[in-house]
Amino acid sequence: MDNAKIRNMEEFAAFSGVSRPTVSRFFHDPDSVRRVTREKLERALEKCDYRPNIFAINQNRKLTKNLGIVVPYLADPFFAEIARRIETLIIAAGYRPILLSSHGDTRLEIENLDSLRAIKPAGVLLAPLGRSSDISAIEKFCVDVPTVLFDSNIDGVGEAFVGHDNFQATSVMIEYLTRTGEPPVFFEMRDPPNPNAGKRRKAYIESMNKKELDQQIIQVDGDGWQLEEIGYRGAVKAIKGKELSRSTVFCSNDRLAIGFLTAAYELGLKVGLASDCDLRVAAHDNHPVSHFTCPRLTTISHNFAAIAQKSVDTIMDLIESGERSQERTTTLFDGELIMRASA
Amino acid sequence: MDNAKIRNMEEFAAFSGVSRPTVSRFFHDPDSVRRVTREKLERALEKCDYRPNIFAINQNRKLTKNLGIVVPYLADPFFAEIARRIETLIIAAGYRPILLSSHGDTRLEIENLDSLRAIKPAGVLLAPLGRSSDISAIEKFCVDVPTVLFDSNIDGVGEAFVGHDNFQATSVMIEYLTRTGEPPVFFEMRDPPNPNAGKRRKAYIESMNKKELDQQIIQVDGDGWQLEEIGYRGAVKAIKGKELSRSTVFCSNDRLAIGFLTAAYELGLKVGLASDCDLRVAAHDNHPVSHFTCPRLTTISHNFAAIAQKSVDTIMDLIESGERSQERTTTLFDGELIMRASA
DNA sequence: ATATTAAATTTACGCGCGTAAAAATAAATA
DNA sequence: TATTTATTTTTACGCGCGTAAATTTAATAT
Repeated sequence: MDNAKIRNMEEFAAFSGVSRPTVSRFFHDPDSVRRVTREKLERALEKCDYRPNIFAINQNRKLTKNLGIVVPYLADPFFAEIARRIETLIIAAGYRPILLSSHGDTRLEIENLDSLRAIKPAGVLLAPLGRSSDISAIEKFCVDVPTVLFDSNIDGVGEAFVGHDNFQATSVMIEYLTRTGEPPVFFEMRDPPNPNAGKRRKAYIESMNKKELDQQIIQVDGDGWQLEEIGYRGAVKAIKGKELSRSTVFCSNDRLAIGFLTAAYELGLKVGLASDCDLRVAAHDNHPVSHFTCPRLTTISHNFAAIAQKSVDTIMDLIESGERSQERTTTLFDGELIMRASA
Repeated sequence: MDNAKIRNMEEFAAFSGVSRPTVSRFFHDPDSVRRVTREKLERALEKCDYRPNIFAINQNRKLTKNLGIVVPYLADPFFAEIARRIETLIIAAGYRPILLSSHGDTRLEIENLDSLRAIKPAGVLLAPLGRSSDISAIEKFCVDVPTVLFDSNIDGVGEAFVGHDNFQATSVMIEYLTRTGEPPVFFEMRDPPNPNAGKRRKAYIESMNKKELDQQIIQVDGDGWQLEEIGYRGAVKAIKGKELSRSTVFCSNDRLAIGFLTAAYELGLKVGLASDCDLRVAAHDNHPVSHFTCPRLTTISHNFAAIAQKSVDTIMDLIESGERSQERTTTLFDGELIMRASA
């Protein structure tokens, strides 16, 4: 019954027969009032569905219940997926997620942080653009707001980093590929916009060195986040130019691989591990689409669930302890080899 | 130079040598103060980067500069793409976009609206879940907040609807398919979570009737938003069970088609319009991925740019006129046939 | 029953800004 | 220069809530 129109906490207090300061405490934490009081307020709530004004609350609190999430590019299903998981966990923890995308733009990333700063978030989960980030601006932000980095690390920035172990992932994949066929050529962008790319190249080199295998790295040109298109063009060039010294290709990420597969298909090359195939293709990320490529893409999955959970746990600990962490921690989760038809 | 630490508008007023009410007007609309005053304030701003407190502003204004965007499922690149465009336009218009995803969940959709209501948005752009939406709750919301629906229409709800013309799109595609080969079988979910599906089936039936062609509709089972997987399973069943009465398949959306292509590939069917192909496959949406399937998918593109622009224009008109529209308008944009290798 | 502890009430102030009204000042016009 | 008009300043109040201190009331322990 919405009989009484309650306009503010004062009126709601009167309506429920409880003093306003107590009502205030109740909304802050229902367990901070006696049971009978709580029940009285809950009964009143059912009758008039009053909700305290968010702006007034946040104006007077040093600590809001806002929790920022910033990802480099939301239109990439990989980030959409991780963001979705993080959002869900944040809501479950009783906080309000504010999801922002930097759309691959350095300036927008900083603007996002600025606009987050303006709403006094309790904390922020940031997946930075990586190499193209304005690091000093991010550093400044992290001084003001407890921030946990995920997916892409920037040394020394933020309270903690949670991510994927690119070295382990690379090593597992190379191990698998060399065991089951020719060692891989590495296929990547010369100037990648996405983070982690650098680590993956380094990991490829190290892993191949350790196994004393000949390396080949093909670097394709291209700007921006149209990774499939860039992968496609690079693959066409590499295949037509017979640049591939081996019949196994390890792409720096699934999206490049998707373009690679399209190129192979159109050029009449058969990709897969069967004996009649011309090429094997594998990659990084377990991008949602990689499950349905033709052939399905062998890849290394991030541990999405663990990364999301640990990121949220870490920022929650920071928030609820009220302290900044003494030491910056780095948590890496192992990737999992997803064997499919492409390699 | 961040020499002076300005804590509020009072201090900034003193610092800049302008009275506080004038400063307030300046931040509301820089053109509402005299030029010399504006310049004085701009110079002061460069010296101390003060920004008014958002919460205090919004508490005292009836109309915030917040603009909500709600989409049914952000992890679907289709919605990510349209959301990205809308966000950009909103920022350009000087508003603050608040992007929320309903994650395919009826309850979450309403919670999103509730949490938007709490921040007194100037308006909301809503792409509803569609059939599974809690329509009466959405209706109530639209009474309080100027709302423009996009992508998926709910009759009579909101101030306006902006979307894609599924009938035109269907008709163009069927025209093309019948001209270049066998008329299409329609492939869809029996119980689709995504909006527009119903319209597309109806449009298929009407278009085929008009051309006096035999219809066949294959409805696959499945729940949730894993459309590729559902499409894959349905395709395997349909192909193995020889259910297809024709060699041309028109999928209700690209994601189903992606699964269909995977099934065809794995079952050794060649898809495409070349003479040695077994099957043609086409679909709706021009999903970002459809550009890179094997073969590339022939589809009908939404006019993303126009839909985004018109949606934002419409809500801006509503906001800036301060009035609710007298009549609910519906704007449909034609789809564009994207001919690729699959059909 | 009394003392102790816990919780609620009363009272009062502050947060940072919007905004209205009256007075003062500056700019534009005659 | 006097007058009109456009801006700004002064003053003051309100928004809805957080929160602190002192006091009263209720619950628990002795």
